Amino acid sequence: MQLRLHNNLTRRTEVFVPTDPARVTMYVCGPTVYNYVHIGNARPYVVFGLLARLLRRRYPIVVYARNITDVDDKINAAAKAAGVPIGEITARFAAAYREDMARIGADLPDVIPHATAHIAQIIAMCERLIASGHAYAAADHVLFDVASYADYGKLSGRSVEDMIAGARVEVAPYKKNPADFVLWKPSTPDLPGWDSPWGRGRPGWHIECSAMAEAHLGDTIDIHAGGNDLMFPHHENEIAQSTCAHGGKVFARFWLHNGMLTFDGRKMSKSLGNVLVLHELLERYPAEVLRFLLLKAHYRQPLDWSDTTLQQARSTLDGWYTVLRDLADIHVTANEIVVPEALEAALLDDLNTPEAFAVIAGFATAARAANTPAAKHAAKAALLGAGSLLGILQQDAEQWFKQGAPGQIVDATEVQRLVDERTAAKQARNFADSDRIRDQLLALGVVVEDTAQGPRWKMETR
RNA sequence: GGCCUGGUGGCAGAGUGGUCAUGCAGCGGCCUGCAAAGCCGCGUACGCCGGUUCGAUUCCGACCCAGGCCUCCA
Repeated sequence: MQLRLHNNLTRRTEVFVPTDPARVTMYVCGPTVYNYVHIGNARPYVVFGLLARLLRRRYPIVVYARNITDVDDKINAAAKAAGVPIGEITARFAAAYREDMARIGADLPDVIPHATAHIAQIIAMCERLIASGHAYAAADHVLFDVASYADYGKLSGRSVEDMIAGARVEVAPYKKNPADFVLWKPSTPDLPGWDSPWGRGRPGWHIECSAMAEAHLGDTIDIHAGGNDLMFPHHENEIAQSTCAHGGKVFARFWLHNGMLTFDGRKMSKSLGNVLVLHELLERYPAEVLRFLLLKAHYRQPLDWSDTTLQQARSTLDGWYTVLRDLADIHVTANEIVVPEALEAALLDDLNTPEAFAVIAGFATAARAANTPAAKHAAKAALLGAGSLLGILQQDAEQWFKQGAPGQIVDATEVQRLVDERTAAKQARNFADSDRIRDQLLALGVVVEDTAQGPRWKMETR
């Protein structure tokens, strides 16, 4: 089976073949740590983390880098607003980010470069670009000379003329060309800054990623990914900087972009103010539901977030966990859990997660139909194996159903006492009492089910 | 205005030139003391208009609509 990926450089789905099968490299643009990330921000890290998982299954060494941007004007503004040092803001939100990513199951990168730890490399790259005629210093700034790179705009499919024509920002007077962008800019004494050949200053956003990718992955990387809102100008600028700094060598061979997460039909973004902060969502919903919902749509499509889709995601997972709970007495050992081929095949096809979930649904159906120990065992192993690759269905099924809706706190001992009481009433054919107790439980959000193995309960989630 | 995506059944969401996505919800039945869970069954989906074709939701063109980017943004 081959891995096929949609490469936005060619706008086609291509078979992925790494430059060096012994060392596959991937770079994903990470967050600027000035605030909590929202659920939309998490999408690329979940999706491309899954890609890293797939790659690691196929290649002995995969170097996945995901940066932390810890020098940025928004950070400066946030620190000023909070009246705390910049380092405190970046440390706090970098930690929150790590925690959120861990909880939603976004795979850990192999390298987490911080921009502030790569200032020397950034300065060196600026110097090389100036020396090769691709950048120039002007008014304490260093700017990239867009006219020096003929392929500028190729990724996003726009021409320099279009950009100038459509420019909505005021053009700084020291720019040779309105499309030229900043590599280095001066800092006032109250702002973070580093000494450089152009005076004390700080890097522009785009050059950070180029320098970090170069430092950890080399001149040419196999896969570069990020949100499609970064395609222009950020990724375009990275390509220009890195290609020109490396004597024309290809910067990234595959460019992958995830679609935006929308909320009320509009892109979820901090500037629009329609954000759902992941840190808060994680307090209200199982992380697995959030993760599942992020993977429910194909990564390149827009994904609309709503209470309805959230509830549907929960119901779907409930259904699969019900199957697993019904198979609780079937014991599957760790090494019997293997990723089914059909599941992997779906993901190898440009990360077709909806197809992967259809495969899982098929396993669930097979599991419900299984009526021999061997069939049940195989079905459970398939479900757990499929879930292991996608990062779902790994919890204890019984525990899954004991998690309540937001704010619900139940005393399991008390619930069990009521359930037993109901069972006794039922056995005495005292249905008035048993129904009354059932309603009482329902009021607590508890649903009782009578099974061949006796009664069991779960938290109602809708 | 320019550059991109995309419009699939009540909702979510894959995919395909000619049998089936899948999930959630709904309806009917079985089971149940009644339910729940489970099982069986049901619903003439592919924006609009042309074209190509024996045949198009799938290919081509125009149109309409939505979203993204062009400014920080995953």
